[in-house]
Amino acid sequence: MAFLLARANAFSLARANAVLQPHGLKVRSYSVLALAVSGVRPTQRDLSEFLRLDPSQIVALIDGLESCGLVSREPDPNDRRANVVIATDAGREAWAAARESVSLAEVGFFGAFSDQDRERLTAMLRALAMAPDDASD
Amino acid sequence: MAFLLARANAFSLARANAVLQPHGLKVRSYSVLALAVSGVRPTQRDLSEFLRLDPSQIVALIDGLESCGLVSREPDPNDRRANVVIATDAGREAWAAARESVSLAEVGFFGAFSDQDRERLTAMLRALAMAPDDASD
DNA sequence: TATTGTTATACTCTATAACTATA
DNA sequence: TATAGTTATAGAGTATAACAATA
Repeated sequence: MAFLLARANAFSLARANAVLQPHGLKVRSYSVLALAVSGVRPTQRDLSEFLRLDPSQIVALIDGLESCGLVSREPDPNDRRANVVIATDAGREAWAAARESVSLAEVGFFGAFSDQDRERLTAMLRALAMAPDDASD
Repeated sequence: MAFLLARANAFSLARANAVLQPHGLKVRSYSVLALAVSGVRPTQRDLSEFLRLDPSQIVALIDGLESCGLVSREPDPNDRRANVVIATDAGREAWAAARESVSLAEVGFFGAFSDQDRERLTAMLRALAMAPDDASD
């Protein structure tokens, strides 16, 4: 079961990365861009927690997106230590285009299932995606 | 959906690795050991194809298992280029113990679902785990 | 004293090319 | 010539600790 989960994820990830490549993005940068576009105005710490990545990895991701002109760092008015990551106009456009491609790819990947099966799969994956935290064997 | 799949897999993988650590194994080495124990008498090339790893990675994995005395390389009688990977007695014991732990962990991880739901999940993951190959977007 | 972003470092993983011995 | 195993190497990805500015 865990083996199937790993393999299904590997295909899903590979396909998503392949689809995002023409947009100059990967799943990681796409996820950051998605949150920057969303209007949440996340700090780098927020991104770190949501994406479960180390803060130092967020730095590199945002460096990349910023050098492409897709996002910018703004000082957080509430906390001068923190940066808020927001999408530029170019970032919003790039994300809309990328999202279109990702949606089409997901239809191709999960589209063979019925609506009900997709709902079931989503519900089960969501349950599995919850942190156990009590991973005390 | 792909996001949930990735996160569910991350938890599954982390839990499996945590469970295998006391046995001195990781999911990779556990998978190799499982095939070595199975009686299939796989060549390194077989392992490479089944686990979808590069042959050079198989070398390192088997080096590790061999240095622990869990598997050994035997010349393939049908092809003197090839090695057949077989488990030692210690390897069989280690695998049986590890498998027990993994089974318990899978019950903990997937056990909240009904039998029918687990069947559905397995079937869907199996479908997703099939190579698309026509990944022509 | 604790936290945010940053840098540096090391360690694992992955991908690739070359080499040998066999086929 | 093609293939099995091996080696070496370079690139990702990941984890960790330390630091300056701020809370």
